[in-house]
Amino acid sequence: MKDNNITGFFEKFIKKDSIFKEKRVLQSNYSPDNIPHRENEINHIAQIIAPALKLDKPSNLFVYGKTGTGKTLSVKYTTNKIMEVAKDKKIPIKVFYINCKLKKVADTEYRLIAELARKLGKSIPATGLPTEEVYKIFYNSVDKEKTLLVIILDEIDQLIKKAGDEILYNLTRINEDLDNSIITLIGISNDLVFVDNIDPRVKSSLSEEEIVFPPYNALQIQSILTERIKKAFKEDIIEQGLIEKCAAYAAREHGDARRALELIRVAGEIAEREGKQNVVIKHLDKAEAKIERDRIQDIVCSQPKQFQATLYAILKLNKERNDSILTGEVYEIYKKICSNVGLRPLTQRRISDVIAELDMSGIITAKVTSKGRYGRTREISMSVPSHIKDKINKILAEGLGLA
DNA sequence: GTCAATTCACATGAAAGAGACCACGGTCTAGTG
DNA sequence: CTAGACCGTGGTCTCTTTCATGTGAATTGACGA
Repeated sequence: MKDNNITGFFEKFIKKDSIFKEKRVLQSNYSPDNIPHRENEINHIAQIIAPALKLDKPSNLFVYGKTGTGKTLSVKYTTNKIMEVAKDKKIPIKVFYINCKLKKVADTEYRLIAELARKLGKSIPATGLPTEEVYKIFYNSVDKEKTLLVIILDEIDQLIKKAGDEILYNLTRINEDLDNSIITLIGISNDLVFVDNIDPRVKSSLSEEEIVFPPYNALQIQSILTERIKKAFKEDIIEQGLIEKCAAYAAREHGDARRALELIRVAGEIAEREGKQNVVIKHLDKAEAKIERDRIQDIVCSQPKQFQATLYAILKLNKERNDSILTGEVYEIYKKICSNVGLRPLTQRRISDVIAELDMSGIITAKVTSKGRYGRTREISMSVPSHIKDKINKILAEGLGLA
């Protein structure tokens, strides 16, 4: 009986008309055939890496811009095109794309080099070898390849922040030792100021050329949305004015096109689940709330126990009082929670860092302020609406075994 | 009233340790011819 | 004789602790008007 119900549901599901034509188009890893409003940047990139086709070393390139401004897309697009030409003319060019933000892939020197070597077909263990050794393996295999290698390092700021700028120095220097191959680096970064903090030597060799991607304005986002929506949804699904609202929302968030696309995709999914045949503003609002909720829930669930305990302490204090919370207070409560749960309490030093990290993930807001005679501390507050707070509270209580 | 010194309550840095993982090479053991 | 099991060594990585140093403004107290 029950089974029949489910089967029936699935069958109906298949028959039911989807409002999507091709949902893939709205997903963040989709790369469209043309990239509107980025012609200048793409041309610029093309000019810079074009010498590769004559096997001259292209200048190292540095690309900046906020998230969702099409940096990665443009770089990938241009390098793909150049690869097509290269393949046609049998020019030995290789392009490696590495996202430095992905944990466990390329967030340390060792892992980055190991990943590069792996892409050259070498098998490198995840750990256990001296970094020096991995360098040698990488270096030898590049030299044997007799190729022009373009390495794209996406979110390079994350790598530098975690592993220092020595890597870049070494990578740029490797070139001088290679006899048969050439390496060119393309760095992509969200962080506009991070270059100021790296070693000047590295800076000058790495950013021989720089391109800045300005944020999209609302009109540009609108046209991007319109184009993708045309491909993704069937006709007459999207309500009048929805695109405008979505674009306005994304423009407010520093012109993040990725966000706008996600918003409209989720709105579509919600509408579909409700069995509606068109997407209206109401769905957009729901989508916005859902994205935020999912994001926070993800963050909270994936935190280690110690972070959860700290967050729980903050939440507890936040519930009791309305004014801002101080580090010392959090630490006291945190210690109590630890003894309740049977967790070994960490030092205040560590908790200070934990709080800073929670701030980074956006779930709390912590600002360092000086209270004059009464010291210097972080003022902490929750940066989420209260109905989500309750939810977090529940998740944490469960996760910590306090429920 | 003004101004520099003081002081608080942490923030922030640096270094180093602990424990988990892992590869490599050498040694031991048991099975095979 | 050889394949496989089993150490010990040396390496990375992450999370912490320990020790040291830094910091911004309310408060204090001396000083001069």
